[in-house]
Amino acid sequence: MWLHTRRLMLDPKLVRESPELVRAAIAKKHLEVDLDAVLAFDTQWRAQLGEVEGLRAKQKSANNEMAALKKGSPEFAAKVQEMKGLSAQVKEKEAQLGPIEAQWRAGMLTLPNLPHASVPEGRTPAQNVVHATFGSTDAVSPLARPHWDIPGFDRLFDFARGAKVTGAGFPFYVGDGARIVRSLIQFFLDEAGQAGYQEVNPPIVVNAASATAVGQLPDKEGQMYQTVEDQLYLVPTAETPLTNFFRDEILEEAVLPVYRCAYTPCFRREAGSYGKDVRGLNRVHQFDKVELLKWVHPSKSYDELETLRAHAERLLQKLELPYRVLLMCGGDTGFAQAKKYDLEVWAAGQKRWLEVSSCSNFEAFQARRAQIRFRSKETGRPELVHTINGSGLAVPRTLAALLENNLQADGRVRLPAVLAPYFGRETLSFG
RNA sequence: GGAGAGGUGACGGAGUGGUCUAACGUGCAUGAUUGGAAAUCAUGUGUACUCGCAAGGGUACCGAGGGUUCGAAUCCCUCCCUCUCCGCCA
Repeated sequence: MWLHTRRLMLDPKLVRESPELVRAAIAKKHLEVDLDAVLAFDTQWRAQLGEVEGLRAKQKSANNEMAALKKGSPEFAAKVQEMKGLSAQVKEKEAQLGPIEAQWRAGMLTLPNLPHASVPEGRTPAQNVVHATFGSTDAVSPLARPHWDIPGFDRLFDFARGAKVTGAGFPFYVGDGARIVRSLIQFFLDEAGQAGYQEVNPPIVVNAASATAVGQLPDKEGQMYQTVEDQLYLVPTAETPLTNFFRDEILEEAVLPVYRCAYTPCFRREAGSYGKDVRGLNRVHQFDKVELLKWVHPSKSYDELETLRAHAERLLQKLELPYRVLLMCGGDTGFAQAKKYDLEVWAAGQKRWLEVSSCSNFEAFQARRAQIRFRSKETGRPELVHTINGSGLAVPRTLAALLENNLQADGRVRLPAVLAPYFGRETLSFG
């Protein structure tokens, strides 16, 4: 039901009046979309809609005339007969309108968000632009090794028993393993709080309407775990419940910008993943993450994206981890995003970068689908907000980098000073 | 999970088949009155789509979806949510 309602992602007027902009966006994102078909459906739909509404107007005015007639009179009976024909006509036209509208909407949903002018051209991840790099990746310690090869790793991060109890990719975190996870979560939340993000503890299962509003349904249904009886979805990120907080609401302009953060476990089926990407803590089906989210005035959203990214970066700086900032090229900018930065942390043992945060401006794309608006002071009319979100941060990969970059000769891991108040000790031990 | 009562506009609340373009009240906005304010009076007060250069017009929306009917806020069915009581349970 909800899936068939009027929720679109691009402004129909924009598509109609400036199809060249949409065409350019499709090209920049290197997508294959039949825009002309969508435009044709649009024209057809509006013509049909005009007919239906004209007939209904007739029906309505005739109905008002009937109200003045005597119930049992011959005039009344005649009118009823006359109206039957009109009624049948309306039903017929409406029946035709339905499928046309459905096709138009389905087509509209294939149109991606327009990438921002500052998004670089490019098709593949190799064409992403390294926006900035922090810390050194040169000093390769002879001790450095992938975290799963650190002696004692399995005691703190028990994948085997997790597989027995649940399945692959659901590790037990034991002892210092559990403690460091908890420390990181709390560190992230405290930092976000100080940066002005109000903490929220949301539901971690959501209904279909919420999953649809942020675009996870219908496209990514296979990526989410579902409950059997209740048709609910385990959240793949706190973004899902958090963005839906204001769904179908009109906010006062004065409350913008709203900054919120939330810790949740995140559940991802990660269908189709394989190889060393999925070793150890690199990719698991359940992981912990703190998400940062902003609802902002459209005129401010690009500044707000930069400050959100800065908040996320600050965490890596405080953890003393080398990282880089990628500005995603057109081809690697997601369907729904207008601009996206990835933060990647250096994993010295694997000698590779791991994505720990993705900071995106969705402009009005999500807000349109979720109907999150504010009442403009200027016009008095409701306008769509812009939404921005990013991780701050994902725990397992941050943890992997900590383990690989800070492994000492004694087999322990030195922890950055900022974690001391949380962890209680300066080193993490596998013994 | 069981039984009962409900879901109407920013809010309260009427409306049980046709003039509902939803009474009335509160709130809000503008204007009048006032030295200023309160009170009072007047006017206005949603969302979405669509047609139109515009002025303006049309259609839909009374929790959601479907049905009956010439016509549905009103009748029927299904679902969701809230409240009360009972049961069960961290």
